Amino acid sequence: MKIATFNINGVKARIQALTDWLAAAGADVVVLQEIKSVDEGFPREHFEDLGWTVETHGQKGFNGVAILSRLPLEDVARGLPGDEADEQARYIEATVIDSIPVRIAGLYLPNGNPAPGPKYDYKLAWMERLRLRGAELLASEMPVVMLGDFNIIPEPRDAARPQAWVDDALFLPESRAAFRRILHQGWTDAVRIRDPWATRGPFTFWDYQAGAWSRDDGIRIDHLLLSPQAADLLIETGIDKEARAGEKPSDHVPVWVRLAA
DNA sequence: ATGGTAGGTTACCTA
Repeated sequence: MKIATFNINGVKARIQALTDWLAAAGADVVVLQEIKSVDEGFPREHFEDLGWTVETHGQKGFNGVAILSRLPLEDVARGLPGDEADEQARYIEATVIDSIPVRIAGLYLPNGNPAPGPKYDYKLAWMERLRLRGAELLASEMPVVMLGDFNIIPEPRDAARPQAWVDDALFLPESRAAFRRILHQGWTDAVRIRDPWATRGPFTFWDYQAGAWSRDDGIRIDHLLLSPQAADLLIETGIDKEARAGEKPSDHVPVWVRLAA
């Protein structure tokens, strides 16, 4: 089972780029972030006609997440538990039915800038809710993949120019500590273990501004965290970097794992 | 130190 995450930065603006990548990538399950669409506005039929099951959790203008799957989905849940007043659409879960069922948690973690401030407080509170949900998912002892745009640069080597991020909510010590608190529950950072001694990169995001792509001024903020039962099934990990060089690209590229499930 | 780009929305906001 090949499982991918892709922050597409607007599903309607990216419909061709996304369709082309889906045809080439051979993924079974794709979680999307920043669909920037309400559920009724998502081009559901376009993807259903191509053979995908579509589950969305959208909102007007910003944010919004979705799951596209070639395999059956069960027990779809929308929204991160822990705050009934939170109206931002950033989280969706489903169980993918294959030889071994896999629980998928797709997320778009708050950016948090500017920090300090209310947006940063929201980011940290959201991460604490994610930690609590993460503990429940691990307790299920299912294979679980928690994946998406975490808006976290875990370490200096995850940025081409770490010094440019020292005051940014993606890289502040408190943000990175909150990420480690989740990771150290027992998750495996699938991309990092592929090349544990790398001193620079790999990256998953290059800003549109200031020629970041042409200068390879990237950061790694899109992550796939595997529960122990999922890590035991891990075959392969990849970053589809060439997507950043295509027509009308997202500023993020797809990141994926292949599991023996 | 600044400004650079992109998408969605409705005159700015988010990233």
